[in-house]
Formats: sequence, structure tokens, C-alpha cells
Amino acid sequence: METAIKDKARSQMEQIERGVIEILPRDEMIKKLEKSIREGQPLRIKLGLDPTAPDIHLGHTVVLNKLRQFQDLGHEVHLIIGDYTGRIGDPSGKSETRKQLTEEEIMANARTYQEQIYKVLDRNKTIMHFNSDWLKDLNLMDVLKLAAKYTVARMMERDDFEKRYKEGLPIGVHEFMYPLMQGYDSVALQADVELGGTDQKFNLLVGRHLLREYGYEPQIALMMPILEGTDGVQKMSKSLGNYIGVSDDPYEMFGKTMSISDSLICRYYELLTRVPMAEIEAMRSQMNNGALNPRDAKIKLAMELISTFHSPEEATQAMERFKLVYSERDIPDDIPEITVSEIDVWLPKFLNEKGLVDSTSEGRRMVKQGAVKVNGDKFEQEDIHLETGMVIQIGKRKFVKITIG
RNA sequence: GGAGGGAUACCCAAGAGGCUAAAGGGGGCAGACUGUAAAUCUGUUAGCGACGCUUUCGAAGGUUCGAAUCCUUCUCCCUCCA
Repeated sequence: METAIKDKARSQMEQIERGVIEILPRDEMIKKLEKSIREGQPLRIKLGLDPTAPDIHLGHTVVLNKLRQFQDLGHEVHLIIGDYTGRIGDPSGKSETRKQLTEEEIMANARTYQEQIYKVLDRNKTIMHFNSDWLKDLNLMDVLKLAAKYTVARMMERDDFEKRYKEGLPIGVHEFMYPLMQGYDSVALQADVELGGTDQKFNLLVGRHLLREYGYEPQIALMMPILEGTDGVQKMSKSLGNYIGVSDDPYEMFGKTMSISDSLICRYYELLTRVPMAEIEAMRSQMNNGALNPRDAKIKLAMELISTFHSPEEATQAMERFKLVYSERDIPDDIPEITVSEIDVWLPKFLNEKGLVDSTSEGRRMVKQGAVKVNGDKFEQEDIHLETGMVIQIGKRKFVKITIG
């Protein structure tokens, strides 16, 4: 009996450890799993969401995938929308103080969040909370008691606080409260495990500390890596423009996936798909010895992702279109059409007016650099005589079909 | 409360009266190449029907033939002292 439990726990642990950076402390995690199996009680897995970014991208889904795995193993997922804490803004990894959000912004973001999250999570096995539910009722005395459970010196251990302090960047006193409030969420939920990116390590451990302080069993901190963006260097983020959004249309998603660095392929498989590790390792060695073209591994990856966030049918369509445009260098058949009344136009201005370039200066640059093609042939003059059915291509990706009307 | 330091384009970062639409790096875009929007190399990266004009170095004024650079006021940030 007891060995069966241990085996089961070990097998769960093996799956849980896929892609994780660190589980603190690891043996306590195993004990919790064993206890959960023995008593038939699911573990309470917590994830806090900061409702600042309305659009989530694949970087966010690394953690969501891990949650999904917990769900598949029969555990209970608790999502906390940080509507209250969102008004402070998590200082983690930030070089400057975040702006505080209004209540309306937060609620709107939270709604968008939920729609996107269930593309990964099982809606029926997910419990949603708003942390204002318990935080708004705390009075000043409660807050002071909470604050007394941690020291300034320990707060300053956190590397981003320390860095900001050293570099002379501002730290608001209220920002010290963020980890405490997040930790208090764990107390309110009596979480068994809290997930987060590596940038959350400090916050997760504060939660662990607070649970103990309030007389509960401390939570386990499970850290997932921060996903690199399509450039392969910097972390995926919307502001850096190196992201793949879960709401990107299938073709966009396909293209962006094809543009990731080769070195990232296996990592994306590991963190973003449910493809078994053994299969991923096989692909890795095949790519190393040249048996597998990295391009094909990327195509499969793109298909996996689009199937998850859209549908398998749309994945196939996107792939076919991509092959047509890039591999066969053909012109796609679903080009946006524009109707024009003037026939002889100055191309830079025309492209600008149709929103294909940002300025006439850029339009001239494109022409000069040989980026403009008309019906598949390079076009290097600035004046153009338009005709119905004419296809103008700017760069690799932008196409437009002309109709005179 | 006092004394110093800082703010430059998408980001980082040089420049300290004209040669500066502003070095360099990153990122973006484009071209060549191919295995793809990968890697590499090269070019380009304020606007304007354009070898000229207009706007741009935290904001507003001023000095000067000429200001990112000098002066005044203001805003924001930091450091040290109390």
C-alpha cells in the first residue's frame, strides 16, 4: 500500500518537474503529494495574476501549462486575480515604479484574462478569486500586524529592490507591501503550492514564511523559467515586440513561430506543448546530426500551438498558406484588395495613405532598397501606373491587390 | 531643512557653442544568401513631392549671426548630510 503511494507520488513528481527551474523545498513537495494521494485530497495550487496586461502571450502560458498539468493530475487550481494588489503594481523585475491602475481598468483586464486563460486551463477544475475579497476588509491594525512579520533588511534582500536602491531608482514604501499582500493571499487560501516565474521567487517565499507565521503548513514554491521571446535573447514581452500572443490569428502565430531562433525550438516544445519529453529529446538529437531540418521541427511546433489556441483545422490552413508564400515564393490568393480612383500615383505617398508604410519617407526608403515588387517583379521607380488586378508587395509580408474603381 | 548629481531619438548611451537629424550598441525594417520571418553579411532607422525646408536632446523663457551644448525659472528623479 505505502509503496504504491510512493510510486504514484514519484510518477506525479516526474511530470511536475518538467521544465521547472526550482521547487522549494523539493522533498516537502514529494511529501505533500504522498499525503494527497493517501488521503484522496487534491493539493491546492495557487497562481496570482496581476491584471495589468490585458493580452497574454506564450510567456504567460508557461505557468498556465504547469497548472494544467496539476489539473490533469487531479489537483485543484486556484487563480487569484490581483484586483486589489494590481492597484499597487508588482515591483518584481521592474526598473521603475509601476503606475497604479483604476478599478475599471483592472476589471476590464480581468475579463480579458479569463477568456484567454481557458484556452489552456480546464474551466471546470479552476477556482477563481479576487484578492479584494479578503484584502479590502483588513484594517490598519491588521495591516500593521502583517507588516510586522517581515523586516526591511529582508525586503532589501530582494534583488530588484536592492538593484533599484543601488542604482538610485525610486522605491515607493507601498511597494514593500506587495509581497506581503501576495503572501497574505496564500494565507487566505491556505495554498499548498504556489507557482510563479523565477522573478517571483522572493514573493513566493514570503508567502511561505507568512503561512507559517499564521500557523498553517507552509506552501511550496514552484518556479518556472521566464520564456525568451522570438529573438531568443530577451524575455518575451509585449513591449519588446518579441511575443506570440495567444489571441494572434493562426497565420500570424505560424509566422512568428517560424521566426524563432533554432536554439529555442526544444525549449518551446518543453515549456509550451504537451509533447512527451522523450519525443523532444529525439528531435534534439536528430537536429544535431542533421536528420531533422529545424524548419520542420518549427512547423510541427507551430501546428501544436495553433491547435491549442485555435483549432487543428486552422493550423493546417496556416501551414499551407505559409508554404505557398515562403517556400514556393508564390503570391498568396487571399490578399487584401484596395480600391483606388487615381491611376497615376506617387508610390511613397500612396503606400503611406494606404497604411502600408508609416511615412512617405519610409515609402521612399522601401523603393530605394528594392523592397517593392509589382506582380512579382522588383519595382524601383517612385511613380507608378496602377491597373486593376495589379499586386503590390512591400517587403516579404505585405501584399495588396489593386482595383480601379 | 541643507549640499551636490542627473533627464539626449524605440531602448541603452556619447556629445559640453557652428563640421549635429545628433557617435556607438541593442532592437526594428530592407536587401543578398537559404532551410524559414533561422544564422551570416550589407544597407537603413524624424517628417515633408525633398540635394532644400520643417520639427526634435525633460518644460518654458532668454543670451547669440548661430544652442542638445551658455543663462533664468519650473517639473521629475537620485545621492549625501540633518
